[in-house]
Amino acid sequence: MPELPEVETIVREMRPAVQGRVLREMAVLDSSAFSLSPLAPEQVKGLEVLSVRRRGKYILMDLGSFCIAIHLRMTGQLRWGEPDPRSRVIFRFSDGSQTLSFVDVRRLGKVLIFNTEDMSKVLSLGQEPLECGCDQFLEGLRQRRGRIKPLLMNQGFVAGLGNIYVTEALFASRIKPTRRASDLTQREGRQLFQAIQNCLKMGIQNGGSSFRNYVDLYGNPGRTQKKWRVYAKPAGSACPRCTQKLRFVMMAQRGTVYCPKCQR
DNA sequence: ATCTATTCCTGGCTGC
DNA sequence: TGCAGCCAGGAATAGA
Repeated sequence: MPELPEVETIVREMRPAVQGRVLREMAVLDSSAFSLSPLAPEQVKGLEVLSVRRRGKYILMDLGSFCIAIHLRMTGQLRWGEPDPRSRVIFRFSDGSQTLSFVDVRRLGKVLIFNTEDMSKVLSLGQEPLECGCDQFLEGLRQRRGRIKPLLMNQGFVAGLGNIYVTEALFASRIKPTRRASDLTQREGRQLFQAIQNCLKMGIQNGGSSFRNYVDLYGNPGRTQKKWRVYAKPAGSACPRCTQKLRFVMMAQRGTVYCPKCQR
């Protein structure tokens, strides 16, 4: 399940591979992958990939006045090399180099083309958690009465967090996932902000997390899953901090693990 | 504003 | 060994 660290890993690998190359063709083999795109694939033919960036969980290929955004959702992968027979979208370059393939068994991922000036409207994302200041984050929390976990998963609030890193950050900062955001103390908010940044940086340093099927541009799995402290742990197993039995609840249709003793 | 339910989707797992 | 049924969840959407 690619979240910010997985997407960041892919983006860093994509830069030497595709930056500066000219798109010869973008072949859409599965129209459902492209169903939400404002513009057609013909728009990007012959354009140079000026830069590759990440915004939230989106991979962005900047082409000047146009932009391509790729969202991997649950099982999407980007692969560099020979076109994969399972590819749903294939990017070919004019120098005849290797191709960039979008593969996605569950077909939930999306590719979008839009005018660069429309980006904020098309993506509608909140702050980058590794770039915004702590005070800005605290101010955001203060204004929200909803529960902290769904709020952190809301891409319009902070962009790039998903179930894995939110679960880990709440555990690290000892905050119960059901707490109301506006009820967090200043101190708790700061600890949460620090924990989010630490979890994301650790994820990036370790090449992302491979749980079900995340792999990078070259098919390599990440290593961060070895660092998880509570995510994917079964209910009733021992808390790694206090040995109390971990609890499992559903929140906003997401499995949520926490320690009832040390997360308050 | 905030919440829940539904939809999308299929490999992998469970239980019979 | 086979097969039906369920489950995972990011995000859009609808409705309460």
